[in-house]
This record gives sequence, C-alpha cells and structure tokens, in this order.
Amino acid sequence: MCNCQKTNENFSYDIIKTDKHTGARRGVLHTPHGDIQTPIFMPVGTAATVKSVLPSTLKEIEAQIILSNTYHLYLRPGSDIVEKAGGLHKFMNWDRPILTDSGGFQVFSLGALRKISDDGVIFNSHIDGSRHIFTPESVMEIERQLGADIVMAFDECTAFGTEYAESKIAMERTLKWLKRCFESKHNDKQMLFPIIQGNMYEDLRIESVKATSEFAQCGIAIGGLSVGEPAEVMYKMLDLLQPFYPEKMPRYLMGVGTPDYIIEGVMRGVDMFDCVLPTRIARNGTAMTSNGSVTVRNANYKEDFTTLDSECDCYCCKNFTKAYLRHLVNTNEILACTLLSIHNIRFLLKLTENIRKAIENDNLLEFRKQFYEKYYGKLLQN
RNA sequence: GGGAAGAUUCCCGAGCGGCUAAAGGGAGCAGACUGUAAAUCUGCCGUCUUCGACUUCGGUGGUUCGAAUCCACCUCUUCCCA
Repeated sequence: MCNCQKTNENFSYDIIKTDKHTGARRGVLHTPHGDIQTPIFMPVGTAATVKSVLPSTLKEIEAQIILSNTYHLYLRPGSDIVEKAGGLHKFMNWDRPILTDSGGFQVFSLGALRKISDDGVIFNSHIDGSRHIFTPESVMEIERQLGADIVMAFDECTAFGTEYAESKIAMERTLKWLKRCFESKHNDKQMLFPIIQGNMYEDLRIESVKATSEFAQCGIAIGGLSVGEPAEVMYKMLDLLQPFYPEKMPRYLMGVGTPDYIIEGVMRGVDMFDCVLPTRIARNGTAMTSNGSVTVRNANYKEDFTTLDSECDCYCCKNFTKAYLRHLVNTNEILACTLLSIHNIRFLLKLTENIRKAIENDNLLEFRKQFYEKYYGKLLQN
C-alpha cells in the first residue's frame, strides 16, 4: 500500500519503513531531478560548488542532493547570470537535486551588516559593502532564477541566548514572511520548505511548528538549532516538535552534521541534514572516521602509513596513507582539501546509508550503540 | 695586503644601557570549526612543576648599581680596493 503524499506532479514523499523501536523513518523524496533516499546528509556547496570536490566525485560517493545559497549567488555571480546560464543545475554541472538556502542564515551570521524590519532585510554586502534589500518576495524571485528543486523560505534565525521577546518577534516575523513566500511563488518545479523557528522557547517552538505546518506541502525544516546550544537542549527541542510535524513529509534539520547529532536527529523523526562541517574541517586537516575524529595534521601521523579509515570505500581511503595526507595538509597542498573533503562527505553519506539500513531492519538502537562505542569510545545515554 | 659592515632564541629578522626571555615573520606543536565573510581562527613556542626561579643575544675580559645594547682583544662571515 503506497502511503505517498502527492503534493503536485513533481514532488512526493514515501515513507517505506518506520523503525519499530524509535519511530525513525526510512523514506524516498521524489523530485524533478531524481529521488532522495532518506534519512540523508546533504553536502553544502554554498557558492555553486562543494569546495574542492568535483561534481563527478560527488556522484561517485553517492551524494544525492547538494545545497547552494541564495545570498551568495545573488551577490556573485548574480542570480540573473545563473538564470542566463540555464539555471544552477546547468551552471554548476549537477543534474541531481539541489536545495537553495534562502539567505536567512546569512542575515543571522552576517548580523553586523544588516537591519531587519517586517518588510524585509536591508543589508550590506560582505564583499564590497554595497547596499541590498531582501524581502520574502525578492528571495523567492532569486530562488526561482537559480532553479533549485527545493527552495527554503526566507526566515529569521536567532542566536542561542536571544531573549524571549526578541525570539518571539523573529518567530512571528518568519511566519509572516512565510505567508508572503507562498503567495509570491508560482512554480510547481520547485518545492518550498517552510522553516520552524522559536529559539529554545517551548511555547514559541510549538506555535511555530503548528503554524508552519499549515504551509508545508512536501517538506518542513527546523531552523535555529545547532547555533551554540548544548546538545541536550537541541534534543529536547526536537522531542518537543515531533508530535506536531506533518506526518508524511520529510523533515529537514538545518545545519546539523556531527555523527551524533545526525543519529539523534533521525531518532527524533528527522529525515534530512546538511552541514558545512565535513568540508570545513577537511580544509583544516581533520577527518571523521569510523574510529572517531582524526586530526590528520597532528605529528603522531608523521610515520603512520596506514589508511585513514579502513572501513571507508572512498578514493582517499583506498589510495592514500595518513602520513601522506598529513604531508599534504602540512605543506598546504590543495589536494589535502580535496581528499579529506571527499572522505568526510563520504563518511556522512555512508553513515546515513547505514542508518537507512538499520531502520529497514528495525535495528537503529543497536546501530547507534555500536557506532557510539567505536566513534566516541564510550557508551552514551539512552 | 688595505678598507667597510656584521655575528640575536630552530630559521629570517627587530632591538642598540634598565619597561627584554628579548618585536615581527616563518617553521614547529596543540585546539576550535555544525542552513560556509573560514585552505580560517585561537593558544603555546629558552629551561624548570606554577606564582616564580634559572640560563641566554659569536668568545673572553672590562666599564656600570644595571649590558643583547658601551669598551678592548679574539674567532668567524660578507662586501669593496689592490
């Protein structure tokens, strides 16, 4: 019996299995550029490139969908250029699904350069200081020009520690903007994902998830988490939200990418994750491996002629030693960025692949236990 | 043979009587990184277990309350003239 939720001809989500013990979901999201098996990790390619990794390599390591960014592409090269190029897929030579973030996060992370009002955000470019305005309408237009499969609503993300009153205003503003995003978007080839906000305040989060769900058509996102709060706080928020999501849609936890956050997220009903972490730490000389984090740059790998991760099937792990990788990192060679990025992305993709298998076998709890023992060298709480 | 400049902590290089264990780079070592203003950023970097103590600025000997800094000689380096 198909339980798929048809939203339009181009998008639908099937839940093909639910883990008996945790309720974690194994699903498939259908998009115009192909299917996405969930739970999934999505590599981030902010400026229309996953830094230092070829699209062909991303396919080899089985990346199913990648992110790109509205704010950054709007500034450079300009969303009109991308549109003239035939859209983002063509421009960057990636024919699988793409998700574009709206720039809401940049409004947050480039905080010093902007001014927010109900109408939108006036901000100065971090590149040349020039003044620009983002409104829900303009962001939807930019995302239309870029042409990603999934487009994020324009939201306001608040920092951990933001006071209640301010968080409430931001959450309510995000809802108002959401309504305008939907009103200004007329394109069945793109799926708009609304974003839940509300900082760490339970009533705000619940209000946000309820109202946001009204708009969700085939996917909903959880924003404003993993912004510096303790892990337990984030887990608590995810627990809180879980009863309120639209049932048969994928849930996307934005900006999350450590292995434990991903596993804990899946156990709390999340289906999609993205994070710059694997590529950023790669460029800074660190790898995630099945035996835990490895700072390849460290001196103790100088004469370590073993592979980075014997359980990994990526190009880096099949062909190079830690001593060589350390040498590349140490001499500031570009190849270090590439090889470690390939590995780290593959590691998280493989993690989500294993999670999917575990769900299929009603085995997620046992998988989690074994993974933690190996990765963190300890048993975690239940 | 004659003249000139110089020798500083792993390297380069500032300092030119006390505020100097000695600027700044580099190298080295470690840490951070979570919807990418990040191939970035932070810390350590003479020795000792910390406050602190001790040993350092080519060598030796002086001047001085006090010297990496001033003087003498020695050693070595570089440059110019024969």
